[in-house]
Amino acid sequence: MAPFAPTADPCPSCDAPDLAFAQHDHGRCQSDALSRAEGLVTARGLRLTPVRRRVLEILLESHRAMGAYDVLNRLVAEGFGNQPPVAYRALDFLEEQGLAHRIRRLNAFTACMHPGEAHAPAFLICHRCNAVAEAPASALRLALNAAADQVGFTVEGSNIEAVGQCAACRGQAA
Amino acid sequence: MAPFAPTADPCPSCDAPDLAFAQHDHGRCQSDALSRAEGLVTARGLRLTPVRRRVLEILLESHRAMGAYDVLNRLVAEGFGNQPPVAYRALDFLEEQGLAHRIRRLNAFTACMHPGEAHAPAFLICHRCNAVAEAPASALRLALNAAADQVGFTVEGSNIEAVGQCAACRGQAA
DNA sequence: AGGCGAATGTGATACTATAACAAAGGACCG
DNA sequence: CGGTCCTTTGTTATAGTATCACATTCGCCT
Repeated sequence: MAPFAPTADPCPSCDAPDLAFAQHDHGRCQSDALSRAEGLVTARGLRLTPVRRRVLEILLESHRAMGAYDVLNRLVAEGFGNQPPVAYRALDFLEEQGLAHRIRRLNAFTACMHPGEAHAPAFLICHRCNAVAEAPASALRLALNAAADQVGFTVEGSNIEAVGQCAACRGQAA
Repeated sequence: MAPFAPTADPCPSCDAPDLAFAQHDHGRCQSDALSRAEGLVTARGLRLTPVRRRVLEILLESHRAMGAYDVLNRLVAEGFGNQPPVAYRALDFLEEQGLAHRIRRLNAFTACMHPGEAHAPAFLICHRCNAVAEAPASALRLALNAAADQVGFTVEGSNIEAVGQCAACRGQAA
């Protein structure tokens, strides 16, 4: 996995990891992520082509995870190719570049909320509002690596996902 | 999620969490898990029917994860029903009863190596030998719950999976 | 024996993902 | 400018994973 060079831009999600679950200026959230993404991609000598950019925009519309076929339907409606590989390729690219994450529990994808920072977050998935937040996971990674070390296992990649209820939804339920 | 009543039997995997990656008396490993499973299921007033039992046995043959259709093929060969629901129902039952785990990263299932103990382990998946081990994850759970608590999120279920190389395979590679 | 709920068998279908190849677009170099 | 090469996209086809719905059977209880 290629390390991501840190950027100078502030990352709103870092100060508020619960952003996904709370009211916030989503327009800014969205455009921030998009401009950060463009910077990163070009800095790496790659291209944020129309399909790729559009897919990222679609994912950025909400803090939820979308299935590849949901994304594909959107693309079709906008005149892009209408076969699965079109969506999967863009999604795979975004994931490789750390601009999107795959949520295995949902067979779905979500935009990365702080691209450019080396991270492999834990995901918190609210099963009521379907929002997905990235929780800071450095302590988790340490614990995981420690557990793996104990048995001589070398971790190369991992996914940590939790389902439950966010604060807002729990409030409503009560 | 129903809590699992602890049993009096010793659990070899607890003393050796790296069992899956090491040489061991697999016959004992297997029969242990099976008898523990039977005890648990009947204690709960449920039935370990032929299909369910056979599926568990199949999963127990190795410390690897099997796809539902791999399991199904085995069942077909032994005269059970040959449609997906046959396998999925048994697998779902085993998972609900804590006798098997779903490895989301692999879209596959693996037998639980210490059924009866309340646990939601972290999985270590070796991409060379395909073995899957359950790592003790209490520290991990704590870290995950702490991270979730910080944003007011209540964790109801989670999956923690790591891919990498086990000690034996890393030795061979060198 | 009859009734009842759980479990299984079966056909059909939905959903997720990838392989393979053709065609188009861009960058580079002469 | 034209040619070459590599990347990206379009498209057909197919593989792999999972669930629905309904009929039937099984185990248990009375």
